[in-house]
Amino acid sequence: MITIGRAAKFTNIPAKTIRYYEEINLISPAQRSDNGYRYFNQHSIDELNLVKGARDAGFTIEQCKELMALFRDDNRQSSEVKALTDEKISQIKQKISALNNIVQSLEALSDECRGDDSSDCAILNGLIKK
Amino acid sequence: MITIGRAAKFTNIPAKTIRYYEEINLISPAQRSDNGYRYFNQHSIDELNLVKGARDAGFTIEQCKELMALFRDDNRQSSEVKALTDEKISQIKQKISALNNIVQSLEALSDECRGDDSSDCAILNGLIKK
DNA sequence: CCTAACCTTTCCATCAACTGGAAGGTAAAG
DNA sequence: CTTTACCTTCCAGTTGATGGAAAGGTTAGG
Repeated sequence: MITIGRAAKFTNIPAKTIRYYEEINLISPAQRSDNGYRYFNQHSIDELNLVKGARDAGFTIEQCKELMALFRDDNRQSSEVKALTDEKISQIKQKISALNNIVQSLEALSDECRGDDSSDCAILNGLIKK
Repeated sequence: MITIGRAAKFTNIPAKTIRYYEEINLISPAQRSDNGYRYFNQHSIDELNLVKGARDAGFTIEQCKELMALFRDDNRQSSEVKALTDEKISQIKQKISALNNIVQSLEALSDECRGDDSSDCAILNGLIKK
């Protein structure tokens, strides 16, 4: 019998988070045994692993919901999953390039700053004028 | 007289956010006129611009607080500001490389997925096993 | 059978960093 | 004088969890 604690160990998702995922309808509601405890079967574990994989890959909860809907849909087309994934890839790439821009300007500022014991600082001045 | 609306326009920070920044003691509390309205002087505007520049550069609010403390400290040393900035730069670089890893694995999965009308999908399978 | 240790349940509060809206006061324009 | 555009405070919601309290279930040892 896979209780929530065991499921947590199997999937590396904290029990709290599993309950939370159930609450927001990201995963299918777990079955319950007589004492009210949740129990999980292989399909539940697959769902959890999928969510974990997707979250680790930067999918938002909303995007995970779309993914789960496809996962549960026997009539899905792999092209739909691929479209979702490719969208995610381009989102991440966009973020990376934004971060690269930030690094560039911070490095430029840092290079200008003498970094000594005087209070005059090119970084502070540069950030204010941005 | 620079009211909050004008300050918002000057700095590109929404009025709501300016109030919020004041509430959490990120910026110095604005002076008030008789009617209770906040008003802002050049120093307030500098503070706001600094926060804006730092936030845009990816500093967290906590990091902005450190920066503001230095900004207000006449005895600061530019080396302190530079240290903060360099730390931020390396944080962002770390994030970029994490994102690059994610993109790599997503692209690998996407390449494996045929993306046709069949339900069988390498992405779904791959994410579950992660 | 009792107790301790360890599980499970629900509910409520908190974090970052805002953002939106309600209810009400003020100011400027026509 | 009225409308519009500000301003104020306060309360709620967002995202994605996480922490803790209070209560109850289960399991192992004595």
